[in-house]
Amino acid sequence: MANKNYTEEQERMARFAKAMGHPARMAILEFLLRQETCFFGDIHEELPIAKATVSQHLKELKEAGLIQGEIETPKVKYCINRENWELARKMFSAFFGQSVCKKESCCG
Amino acid sequence: MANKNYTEEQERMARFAKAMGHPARMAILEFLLRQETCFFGDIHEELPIAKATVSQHLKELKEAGLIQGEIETPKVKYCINRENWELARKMFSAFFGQSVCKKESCCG
DNA sequence: AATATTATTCGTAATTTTGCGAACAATATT
DNA sequence: AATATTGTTCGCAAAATTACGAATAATATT
Repeated sequence: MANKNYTEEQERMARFAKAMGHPARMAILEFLLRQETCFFGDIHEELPIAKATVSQHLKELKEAGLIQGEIETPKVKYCINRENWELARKMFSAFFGQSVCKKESCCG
Repeated sequence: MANKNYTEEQERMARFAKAMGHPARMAILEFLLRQETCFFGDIHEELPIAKATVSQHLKELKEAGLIQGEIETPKVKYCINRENWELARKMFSAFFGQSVCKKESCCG
């Protein structure tokens, strides 16, 4: 058991990944990427869950930095947070860009 | 509230993302990618948590399909599951490859 | 002023996650 | 046979997640 902590990178990427770690939130992100509309009501309509729950998932995505919301009375409009989206894109891209080592000492 | 369920894709990707949604598990994956060694003990040595907890995280990564383990008595060797790794790579790549819509109706 | 629309917050319940130490299993070594 | 080494599993506790309906807030409309 090392004394060592996790790196900033690991913490950050885990934060993004965790936010993506629920099908409802993946569905929301995909919806916002397609971006036909982005009002709360439209998002809710797409999902098989109660509006209170949708609101909760939106909050988590927002807190993770992947989306943002703004009020357009009486509606609320949600969108991808472009800056953090780009950051996440880069991190995941770099992560999966690593080639898996092929030493014979590895399984398979 | 739609009657509609989540897609297979959404479920699958959320499963991968969830597995990556903890810094300890990100650290494990990075360690296995670097692949200096891949015995349980070496992994445990890198992390600031008890071995029981490491074992638990490894189990989750295994159940999500991202890694695999095999016994090399008296040690246990863990590795990236190449097949699913490739699948995950493709899914995340496709997901982040989508360009974010730029309609003026979107925020920002 | 009363009502309707839209979405968030509150209160609650059930489940899952995270983490640990202790106990256990399985094989090697003495 | 006793001991050491290596990891997993068990039992438990604390915290976080997921989900819902009801209550609330904030503005528009009648």
